[in-house]
Amino acid sequence: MPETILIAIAWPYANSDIHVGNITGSHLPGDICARYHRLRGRKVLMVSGSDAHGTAITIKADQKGVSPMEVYQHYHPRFIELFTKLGISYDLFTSTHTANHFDIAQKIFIVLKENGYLITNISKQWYSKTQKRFLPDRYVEGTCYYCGNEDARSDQCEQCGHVLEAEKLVSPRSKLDGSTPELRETEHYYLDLSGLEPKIKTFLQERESYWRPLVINQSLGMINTTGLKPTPITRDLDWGIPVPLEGWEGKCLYVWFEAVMGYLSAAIEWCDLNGNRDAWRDWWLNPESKCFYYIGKDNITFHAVTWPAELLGIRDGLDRKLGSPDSKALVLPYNIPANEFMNLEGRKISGSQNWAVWGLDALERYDPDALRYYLTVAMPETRDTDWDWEDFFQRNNNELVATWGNLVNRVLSFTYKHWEGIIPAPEKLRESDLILLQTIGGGFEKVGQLLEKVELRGALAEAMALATEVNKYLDMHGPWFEIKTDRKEAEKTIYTAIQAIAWLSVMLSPFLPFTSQAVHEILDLGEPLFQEPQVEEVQDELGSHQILLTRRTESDSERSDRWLPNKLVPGRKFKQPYPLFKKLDHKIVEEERDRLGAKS
RNA sequence: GGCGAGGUAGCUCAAUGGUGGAGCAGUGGACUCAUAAGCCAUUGGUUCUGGGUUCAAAUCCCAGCCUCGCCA
Repeated sequence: MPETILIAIAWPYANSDIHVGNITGSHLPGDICARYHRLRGRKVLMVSGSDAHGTAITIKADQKGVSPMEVYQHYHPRFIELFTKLGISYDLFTSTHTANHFDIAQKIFIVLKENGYLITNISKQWYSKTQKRFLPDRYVEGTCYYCGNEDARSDQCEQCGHVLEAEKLVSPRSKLDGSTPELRETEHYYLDLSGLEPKIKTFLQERESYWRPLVINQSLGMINTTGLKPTPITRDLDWGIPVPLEGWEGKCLYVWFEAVMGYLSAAIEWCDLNGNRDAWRDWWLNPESKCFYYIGKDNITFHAVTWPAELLGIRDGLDRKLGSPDSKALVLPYNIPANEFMNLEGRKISGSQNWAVWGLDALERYDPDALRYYLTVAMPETRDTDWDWEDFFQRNNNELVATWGNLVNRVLSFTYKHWEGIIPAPEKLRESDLILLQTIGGGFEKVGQLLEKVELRGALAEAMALATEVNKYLDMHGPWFEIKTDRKEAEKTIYTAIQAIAWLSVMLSPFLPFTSQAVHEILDLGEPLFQEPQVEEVQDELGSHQILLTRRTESDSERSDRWLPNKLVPGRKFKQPYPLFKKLDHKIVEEERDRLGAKS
């Protein structure tokens, strides 16, 4: 039985397009790891989806004068388009607005209630008589009771920075129509997981040795100081998942509570779509299964403390509700390699000020692997990083094009010219050839170890350093001299170099899937490296929604370990080579900088 | 205000008590298969600041400054 790996990626809010910070923060690192583990022949399931609910969406809808559904339906397909073009290889990218997700989230709510983790509480909230509904905090403005600022939000005053208690706000007014709201009592469910604190502490301590310092220390700090406090999980909203209880009409599950369950519901949906619903248990109920969560640092304690506590609180309840006779408990996170933030040209990325590099827009002008390369070398693994167009330009031209792209092109072009595109069959290889092959072949081990630890920058740097080794080797032998004096010597050099390139293209394929596949095809190495997802439209009681789906057959899931230095067969003809990457003109730096902050 | 992470060469980052390194940029050189790419050599540092411990501190301790996140 191959190792099972769940790659869970934070669900993006469907109220804005995705920018480079979102990509490098979670989608790209998740994809790189998923591709690596697939090459190892492991059973990988990579899931995420659009977070369609919550006030982030309703506010956008009110601004635009459209329904929340329309907001979600605008952004969701754009996410899917971006992932397709950028090669983010989801097994399933779905949404929280599906019948399946509603069902799972409601079942989990009931399970937590049955297991004794839910309590109810009555509080006062602002109610709009004109709109006949409760107003979320972000919909109410008024005068700050600390500093007198007349335009304070009801939850926080921007001017003095104080956090405000909404009901104490002076002269409140509705952001929707300016009318004066009144305080009304309302009852809500709260999740109380405080009893699970000791178990969470143990869970964290067991993982202390290999988690990123930021993640483990912040989580331990949180459990040791604040702890797990009762938190509301329902709201007076009509856009979302209804509370599945009689007498609770008009109330929905709080978005933070239900969206995270997408990691579960999406796994179940994928298995359904592949015709084996019970298969989700392989990833979620098998104690050997490893669950990786790719998130940004703003989400750490939620994923490392609250979510594991929920999973513990659910126990075997979900499996039981889904009809399993021998129900099992859910698997806790194996690793949560949270990334820090990516800034842009020295400033925080801000969508509203258009201080952003948008994924879809950047793909209009740059190749996906060029973007993926820069987003990996500048990935905020240990501290905040900066997207800098000059740096992007330099890295693309001096590293990606010069070191790797040029290596492939110089060797294959030379071979094409002198051997008519047939990989030469060398006589006995020399000591130096064997040493190079040993060095490059050893990269599978070295790069692989770094990928296992989710040190992606380091892994890519290691692979690139190996490409430099091949360049050095070529200069040492100079096949362009050898061919003039002793063709057989040149054949040894060229065979060795092509072998090294074939291996490097596999090693680089998690990072650069498009160009690695191109090398794979030029060398005519057979089956594609990866199966890429397709866009599909599916129907349920809530309507139709687009998904990004990879359907896997039995043979796909039984592919062997390909993260190995497999021997290249000489004497085979390959295709006409071409440059893998585009060298950029320096003028793009100014052009791109001029775009920043501009009104679209 | 509390918790946590980070601050090292122009840039991106290594270095967990033992002579501060690498890649890129810069500079010089020989070469020409290749996208004027590659290769060789080389300049460059008050390790945020101030104290302390130690034979020895980027590293350990104390205080402060700056950036970021979470919570209040």
